[in-house]
Amino acid sequence: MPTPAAPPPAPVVDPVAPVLAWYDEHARELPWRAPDRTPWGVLVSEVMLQQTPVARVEPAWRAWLERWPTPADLAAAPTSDVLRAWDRLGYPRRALRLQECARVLVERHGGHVPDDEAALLTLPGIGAYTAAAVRAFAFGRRAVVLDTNVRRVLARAVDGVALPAPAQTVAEVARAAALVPADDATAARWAQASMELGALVCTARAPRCPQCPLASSCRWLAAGRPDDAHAHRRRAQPWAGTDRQVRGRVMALLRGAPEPVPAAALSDAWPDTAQRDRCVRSLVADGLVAELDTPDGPAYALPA
DNA sequence: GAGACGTGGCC
DNA sequence: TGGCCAAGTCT
Repeated sequence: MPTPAAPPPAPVVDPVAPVLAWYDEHARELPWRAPDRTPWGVLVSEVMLQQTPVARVEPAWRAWLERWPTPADLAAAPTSDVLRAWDRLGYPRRALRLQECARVLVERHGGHVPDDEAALLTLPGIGAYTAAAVRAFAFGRRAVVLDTNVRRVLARAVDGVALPAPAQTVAEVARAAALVPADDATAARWAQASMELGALVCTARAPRCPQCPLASSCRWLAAGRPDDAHAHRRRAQPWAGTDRQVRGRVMALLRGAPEPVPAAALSDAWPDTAQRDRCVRSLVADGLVAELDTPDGPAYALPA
C-alpha cells in the first residue's frame, strides 16, 4: 500500500459556502448595497466607512449622495461645503481627498469610477482595501478584499487565534487570496459576506459564536476561544490633550463659523496657545484650514 | 514600518 | 469609568 511521503495538511473546511449561505439570510440592507447604487456611491461609502461605524455613516452618505450625486458635482463644490457636510465623521482629510479624487475622476476618467485596481489605487484616499472593495462591490469583480473584519474571521476560523497580527503580511494576503472564489460574482459575494460576518457575528468583542455558520469548523472556537496572545499589543489611542483632539476642536469651531475667525478667537477652541498654534499650522499645511489676511490681522476659515 | 490622524458609542 | 474599537491611508 503506498503511503503519503509527507503527512497531509491539517484538514481545513472551506469557509466560503457556509458564509455565503449565511449572508443570504442575514445581510443588512444598507443604502450603498441597494440595486440603484452607483459606483460613485459605493466609493463614497467606502471612504466614509474607513474607521467610522456604519451607524454614523448611513445618514451622512444619504445626504452626501443627494447633494453630490456624481464626481463632477463634488469636484465643483466649494471645499468649505465639503468639509461642513463631512461634519463629525472624523478624519476630515478623507473629505479633502474624496474631493481630490472626484476631480481626478473628472479630469482623467471622464467623470466615472474606473473598475481596474491599478487605476483605483492611483486615486487620492484609495488604498489597497478600498480599491479592492470598490472593484468588488461597485462592479461585481473578483478582488481580494481584506479588511479588519475579514482578517479577524480568518484569524479565528483558520488560524485559531483571537485576533489577527497587528500588521498585515504578504503571507496573510496570499492566504486570503487563495480562498477567494474564481468567478467574479461569487468572489464579490464572498467579500461582502465575509466582511458582514465579521461585522455582525465574529466581532472583536463578544463574538456570537452560537450564531456563526463556521462554528462547527472554527479552530478558535474548537480550542476554547483562547485569549489574544498579543494582548496589550496596541498602543492606547491618544485622547485628552493631544494634537488630534485640538485639531478636531479647531475644525469644529470653523465648521460652525459663518465668517472667518480672527486668530484671537481661536482660543475658544483650545486655551493653550502654543499647542493651538501648532495645530492650526498643521491644519493649514494639510489644506484643511485657510489663513486669510484681513485689515485686523490674520483670520482662519475653512478653505474655499 | 511605526506613528499620525477624529469622533463617539459600548461593555 | 474609560479603554477599546469602528469597511484605512499616508508619510
